[in-house]
Amino acid sequence: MTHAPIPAITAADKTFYNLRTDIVEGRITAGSKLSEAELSTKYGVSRAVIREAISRLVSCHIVERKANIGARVVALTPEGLIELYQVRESLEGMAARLAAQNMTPAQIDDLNTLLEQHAASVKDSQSYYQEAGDVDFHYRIIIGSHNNQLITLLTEGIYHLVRMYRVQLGMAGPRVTTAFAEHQHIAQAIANRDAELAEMLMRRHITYSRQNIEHKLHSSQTLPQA
Amino acid sequence: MTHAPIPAITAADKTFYNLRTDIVEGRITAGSKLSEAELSTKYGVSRAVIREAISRLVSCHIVERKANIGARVVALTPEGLIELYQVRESLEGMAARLAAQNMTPAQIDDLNTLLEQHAASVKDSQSYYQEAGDVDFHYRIIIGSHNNQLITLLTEGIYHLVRMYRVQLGMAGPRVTTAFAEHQHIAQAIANRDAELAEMLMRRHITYSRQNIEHKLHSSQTLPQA
DNA sequence: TTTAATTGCATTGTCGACAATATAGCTATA
DNA sequence: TATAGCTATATTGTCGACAATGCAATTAAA
Repeated sequence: MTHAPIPAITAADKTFYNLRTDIVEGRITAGSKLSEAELSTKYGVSRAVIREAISRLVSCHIVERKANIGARVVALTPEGLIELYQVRESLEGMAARLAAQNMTPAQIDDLNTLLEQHAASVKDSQSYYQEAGDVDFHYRIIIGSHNNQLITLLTEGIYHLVRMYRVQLGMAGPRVTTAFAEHQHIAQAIANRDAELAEMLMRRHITYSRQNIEHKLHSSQTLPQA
Repeated sequence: MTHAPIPAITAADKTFYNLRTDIVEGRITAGSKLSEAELSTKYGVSRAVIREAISRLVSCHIVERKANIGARVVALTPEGLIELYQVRESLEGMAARLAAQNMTPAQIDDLNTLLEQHAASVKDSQSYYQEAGDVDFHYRIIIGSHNNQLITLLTEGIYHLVRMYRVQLGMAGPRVTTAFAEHQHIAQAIANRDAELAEMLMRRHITYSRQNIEHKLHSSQTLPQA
């Protein structure tokens, strides 16, 4: 279910993680103000700890802060989600290319094993695959790129942002089985060490997701409060 | 010379900028430890301010921090620089593509004006173009992408890192005139609204830079201290 | 009535002190 | 002598209080 180890040591660490999940999962709504005093009592820690946590959220682009005014959760515009997907297309395309070059045979085996599990679950129950499965697949390819800059950027930056947008804009949508086929083709290209093709397929895969989202946005025109 | 406005308001802001430039310009050497008390007296501010500044540097990937141990400037491995250039290739390629689609006519005119100035300075004095000119060119294209995620990622994240690596690994190298020709071709593609070509040319442009750097790294094998 | 200034309050920014943790040096024991 | 445990010290993490700034309500003047 969860992918990365959880090295939460200091109080600021825990508060950061708690705050982030509370925001990403939607318990703290987009655009709302983050009062330091309020959060301080809510999480039972000092204001300094809250300030540190907020600072980190700012650097994740989850929160915006203005000097002497305060911090707010970012406003969720549909355009912002599109922009995020464009960045994903670029970075994950590169990740797929590098993965084709650098993944170890063991990593490739693991990726295929994962896909077999997904195939089974798609046949049976369908719905579970959705979120976690998709994320797992992408994570492995990102890790497989063996490029630490890329890994950090995606796993502790962009991915949480994307998740927040999708949750709060109500984009839990299906597109399951077709996406699964695309996953298979990408894995195939990586196994064949075909970097060019892997990149192209990954980019196309994410472009499809983006178009899927754009379609949903246009059909249900319900903008959240500014 | 400088590109972005300087919205330094609070003391932590200024300290952050000061610390960053001191690191990027090499006055604080890579791998060295950042003692909070020491920096506190050096910059004449409280430890809390220093901690805030360091936190921001951590989120820029310029500094690494371990809980209860301390913060160090990142170690500069040649591999790290290569990784950075791979990310640049990906993101700036996308930026060029989006710029071809989204740049306003005025922005395109400005870009061409800039190139004419560069042409003149290359003919005359040569050497000036080097750093600032190159950065200016790339900045305008990034801004021209009109993708805020991309803009933020590059201008306040990756670029400072690249600069730090180049300064401290002694990569101030030439490659001036050929790079200028590549700039012209990229600008041409953008003016023609040829997104595909613009992306490809930009990626190739950065790939050349990376190969140039790899070449230098292999010829002069002087690794900094671990 | 409307607008401008002032005053008071709430929130953020900064500071110094205390608590918790890690590193180095010393001591004792095998 | 070497190693394990302990102690002392230095560094980081956390806290509460004070200073500075922004915002809103109230008041005064046109």
